[in-house]
Amino acid sequence: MAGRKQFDVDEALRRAMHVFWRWGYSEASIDRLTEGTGLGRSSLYGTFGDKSTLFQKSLQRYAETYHPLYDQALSGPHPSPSAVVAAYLQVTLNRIADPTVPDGCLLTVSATQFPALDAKSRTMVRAMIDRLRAMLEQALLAAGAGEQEAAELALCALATNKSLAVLSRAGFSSDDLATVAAAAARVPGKTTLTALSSATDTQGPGKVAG
Amino acid sequence: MAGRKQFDVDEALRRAMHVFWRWGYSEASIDRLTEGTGLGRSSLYGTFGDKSTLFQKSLQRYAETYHPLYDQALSGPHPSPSAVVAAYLQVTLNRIADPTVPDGCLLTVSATQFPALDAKSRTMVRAMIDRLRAMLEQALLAAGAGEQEAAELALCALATNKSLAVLSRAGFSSDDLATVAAAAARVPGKTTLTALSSATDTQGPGKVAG
DNA sequence: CCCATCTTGCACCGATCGTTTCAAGATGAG
DNA sequence: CTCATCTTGAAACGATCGGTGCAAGATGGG
Repeated sequence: MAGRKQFDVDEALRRAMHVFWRWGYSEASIDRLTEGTGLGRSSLYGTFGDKSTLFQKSLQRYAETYHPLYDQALSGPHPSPSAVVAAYLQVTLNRIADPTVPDGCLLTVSATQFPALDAKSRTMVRAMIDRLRAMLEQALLAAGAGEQEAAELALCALATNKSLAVLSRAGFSSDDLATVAAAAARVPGKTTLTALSSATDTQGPGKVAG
Repeated sequence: MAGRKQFDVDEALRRAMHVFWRWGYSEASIDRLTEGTGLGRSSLYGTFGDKSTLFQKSLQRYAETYHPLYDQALSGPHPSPSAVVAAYLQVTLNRIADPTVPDGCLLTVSATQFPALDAKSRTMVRAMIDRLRAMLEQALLAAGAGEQEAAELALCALATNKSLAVLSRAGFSSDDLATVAAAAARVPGKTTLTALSSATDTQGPGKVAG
């Protein structure tokens, strides 16, 4: 039996995160979590606390796993705001294309289940979404977008991210998802004529940060 | 007590639909459904069958309620494909702004919970989404879009619809939602130079079919 | 070794899940 | 009226829910 832990805590948390990701908070029963992690109930509760706490740690783990990928994609010098959006959405497409993780996006699934979440979990989900929005806005400003344009494009890129997650959950093809992402990266922004000059079209959609 | 039904079947179904809409299938317990409809358990089961059947009837009721609104918004002669997208998304914004219905969209909430649904319910949800997509594509063709452009814009408008539902569930402001919708209606489509000539920009975003 | 400490499997808790049963009461046709 | 039919509230079903208690076994410091 035991004395010292018989499992890898980090790997167990990763698997628990996948269970919440696939099933959503409500349908992620303790039985499914024990089966998905390979842990017994005692080990689960002893290591991570109750279900709500485990969910919050899964959210945190999700952020630690994927926010750096977004950060990296957004950090590089980008020739245009559109390139920032394209790089951001490419990270999303790559994650969705990863066969080792569930469909969609843990944040999106959790957001649609807001009424089922406790206050702290809701706050965390919303804060993580807002943080992505802020990261996007800053990267867009760095790419030369105006203040208003950056705010709007950040919001729209975030929205497209959410739509990709929903369509993925509904079983839409990766071709359809790529089409949506490419179109979103083609939006010129409110400053209709200034940013549309050259940089936007020299780079085809997709093939960015892959 | 009884002998003949003590309630309005249509109104009860409408309220049950709202319970599924707000809570999602998993969290829409029988107790919440009885409380939301005002019916007793016996009346619920006797009138609508089990939970899964009631959910499917709620989906059907949702389609009967909102698809005509989309149909009407899409039917009128539109000056451009962008106008079609704008009209479509305006219906979505209006529904989200309606304080008498839950946040988001029953189809979107259900789509994110696909793993929790039985096969028939999944098929229904997917079919309803596909039908909206087809309606959009046809309206876009009627508005003068090319085949490829119509397919792409229909998909993107559908995606924007889903994103509005998610952001609404997450508590984003109606201003933010309107911004997303307006930007989506501004997408020129793949035929970069042909459709961009005059009709698209003569009409400001928003203020369509409201 | 001895023993406090930790981990684990298993059984079990009360609560809630979806569903069924049933008796009581209301109805309408004969 | 009589009586078959229907509706309703309430109780109860087995299953599963999230969570806990506990004894058995493993560990490492003294």
